[in-house]
Amino acid sequence: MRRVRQPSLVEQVRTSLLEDIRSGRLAVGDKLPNEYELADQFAVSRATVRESIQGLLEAGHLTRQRGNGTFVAPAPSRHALDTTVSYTAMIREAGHEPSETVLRTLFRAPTPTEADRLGLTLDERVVEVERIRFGDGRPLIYSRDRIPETVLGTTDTDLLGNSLYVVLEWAGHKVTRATAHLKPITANAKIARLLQIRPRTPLLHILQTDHDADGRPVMLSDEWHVADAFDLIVNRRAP
Amino acid sequence: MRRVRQPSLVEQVRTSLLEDIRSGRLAVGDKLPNEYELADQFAVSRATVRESIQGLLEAGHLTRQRGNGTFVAPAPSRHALDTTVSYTAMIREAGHEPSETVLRTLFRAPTPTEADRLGLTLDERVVEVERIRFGDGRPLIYSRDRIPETVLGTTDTDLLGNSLYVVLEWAGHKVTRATAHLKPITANAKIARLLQIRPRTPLLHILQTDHDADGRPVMLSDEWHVADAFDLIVNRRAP
DNA sequence: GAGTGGTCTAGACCACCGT
DNA sequence: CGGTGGTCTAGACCACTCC
Repeated sequence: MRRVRQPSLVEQVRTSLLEDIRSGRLAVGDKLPNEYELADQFAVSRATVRESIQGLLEAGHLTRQRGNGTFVAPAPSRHALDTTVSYTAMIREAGHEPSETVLRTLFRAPTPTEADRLGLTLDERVVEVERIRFGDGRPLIYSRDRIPETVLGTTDTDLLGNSLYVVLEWAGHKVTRATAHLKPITANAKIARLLQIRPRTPLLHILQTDHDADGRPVMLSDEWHVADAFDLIVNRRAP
Repeated sequence: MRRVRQPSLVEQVRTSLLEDIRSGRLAVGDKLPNEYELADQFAVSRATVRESIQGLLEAGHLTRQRGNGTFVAPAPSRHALDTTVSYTAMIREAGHEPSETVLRTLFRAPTPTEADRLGLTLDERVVEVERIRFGDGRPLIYSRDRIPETVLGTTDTDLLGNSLYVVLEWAGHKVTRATAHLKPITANAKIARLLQIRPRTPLLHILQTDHDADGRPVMLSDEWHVADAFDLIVNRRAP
């Protein structure tokens, strides 16, 4: 006797609560109805309500106090390093118009380091894409991304004009997890020229490995970020 | 007919699975028994097994493929910026012996910026703690932490020799969430002297706000990190 | 089609919080 | 104490993936 529906009940309840928060019907600090009441209101089981709330807790929208209630928390930072993989979204969020230029794409054998990090043998090949991302026309990020040819499943370099995350998803290797190593450096002559900044300007270097749902490493990225363009934010949570 | 027990069934199952992974009884890529079998083996309901697995998925230890199975994933980085709040643990993980020195503690009125970020009025007071953290005796992090006096609930500065997170937990404001703003900079004369490095050395500046379980901001930290001492890692996950 | 994880229910009892 | 979230069960059916 169930109707056809796209989003799950859990998702519907979550969306509804989130709308109440965003719209201000539920203000920061407000106490939510208890779980039994919410279950009644949404005409679902308490387990469904709990799962909906679980997601909002993880995202930081709500807080629970055992024996007391569930409360609306101050909104956490969206577009943070830990939860977003798209720099385009981050640049836009910072109020700039994102754009990008592909400097170069080439197929080549991996270096030993790359082979190790990507789990390849030295006779396999990788695609390397060199790009610069801009905000309002100003260079913000210079990056070199490497994807194993076997992961990509094509040698059509035209594809690479798209977001590499979209390309990887097409190829059946949607990125779900990444590990980034952060290091502050100063610009050398080459990077300074590419990013149109003075040499010795502080930059953030990010070396990142992206993994698909199977845990397989599918992309390796070196990125150089201009410091003052937008905030890099990390949401941290206690273990 | 339930026995007395400390950890929940969910926790017991999770720990057991984690041990199998860490010990190698379950190797990377191995497929786990399906959820019904696991429920049988542990003599719990499938819902309990699913909740156990959920935690291991979030931590990155396992992967699920709908219609296929649950698999052991390569271990994620522990002691990363997003999941750890303790620099002491990070320094030790990097193979160095952590230590620290408190340079100064003082009570004072907050600046307007601090009052805003900490949700205070200008006539309340904050404790400021200035510290240097070392690895193997080498200065690695210089930090200035500010905690509202009302949060601390004491003016006993002797306490502040302990980890501030422990102090905050004692005070009933255990830190569960934090937002960090990362920015690469170069050392000015003062910071260079404190960290015993050359001026203009690249540093990572972190401006962080810590929140307790209620979402209340309980500490504000400015930190200057020496770049080459240990890797700052961020685990990123798709939204 | 067989096997897997994904969703959902209805109900029970426990453990903690504030009054 | 009453109210809240925390844990757990047993069972049902759905949706996807692989062979």
